[in-house]
Amino acid sequence: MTENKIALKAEQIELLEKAAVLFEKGSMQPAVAKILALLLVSDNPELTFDEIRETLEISKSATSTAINQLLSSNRIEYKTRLGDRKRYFRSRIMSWKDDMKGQTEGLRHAIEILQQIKDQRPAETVEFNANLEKIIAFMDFMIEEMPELYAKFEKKYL
Amino acid sequence: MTENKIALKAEQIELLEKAAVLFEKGSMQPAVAKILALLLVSDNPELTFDEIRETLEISKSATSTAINQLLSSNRIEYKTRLGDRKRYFRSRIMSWKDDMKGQTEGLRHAIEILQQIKDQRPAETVEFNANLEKIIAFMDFMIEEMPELYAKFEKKYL
DNA sequence: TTTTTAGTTCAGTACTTGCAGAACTAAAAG
DNA sequence: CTTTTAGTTCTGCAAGTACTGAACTAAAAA
Repeated sequence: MTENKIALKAEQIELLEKAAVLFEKGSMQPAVAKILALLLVSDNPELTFDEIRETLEISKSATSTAINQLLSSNRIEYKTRLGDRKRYFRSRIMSWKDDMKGQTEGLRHAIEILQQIKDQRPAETVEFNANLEKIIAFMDFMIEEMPELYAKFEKKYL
Repeated sequence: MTENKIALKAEQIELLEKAAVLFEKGSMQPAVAKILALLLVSDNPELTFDEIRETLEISKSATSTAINQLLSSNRIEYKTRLGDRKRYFRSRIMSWKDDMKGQTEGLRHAIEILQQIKDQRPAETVEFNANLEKIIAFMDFMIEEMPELYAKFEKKYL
């Protein structure tokens, strides 16, 4: 029963795998990464549950869990069609800009912890404390500058 | 034999654990993350092999492997003292600025893959292709702007 | 020359993770 | 009201990871 399997050229398969490895480095699990990659490389960017399942040769449960993870992390979305019970999933590529902004959120958390560490350090370790303070300042600076950078891009791109 | 165990206040232990979890998210293994965190929170920023081992209650082998990983990834360094065979390890905190620059390297690789994906896509999926092109442009823009940002920080901080 | 110090390396284990398979559900179609 | 569709959820296994413990090494000390 391979009736829903999507045909992929060798080049597409290679790119799928490369992209999936990249996503895995960003701490996605393999099946999740492959689904996201498939939705990028397939000619049709809107695929159904079974098309994904059969093309990637993964189980229903793995497909279901992975799709729901991707939905709740806002990396994919789906369309429905009247008189058709299937969902058509597609990548929310533009969410990657939000992801990068999300990294800023993570950075903010790191700064907080570093600040707390700095606050409890003995004053005697002068050089160490100064270095710590400097990287905190650096991270702070990056966060401050980001909104301006985003704005500059939007202006340039339109 | 706890003669080398470093005394840590409750607050330091809490911060150690928080920082370690943070490092683990950056895909370090637990023991590695804890060593790096310990070198941040301990009053004395220069600790020996056995001080690390006994304070964190990990085995010699885990300590050895972790320390060597941290050394070869340039996140810690060590000093020696004349007439003393021990090494005194300390965090190379400033290496984190390099780490952030290293992220740029990773971004560059991501762009390359996305570009290849874009190049092989059928022209018909107009909106999808346009979105893909836009995030590639966005990432390109970020990379271009980074050196300027670094320079701006150095100027501001001195 | 033997013992101690400061580690390193290897074999085995325990924990974790990611997935398959099977049983289930809820709505629609026949 | 039975069957099919389009999934979901649970249990259990297989592979991978991170660690321990034990045996080892090389230099210095006794």
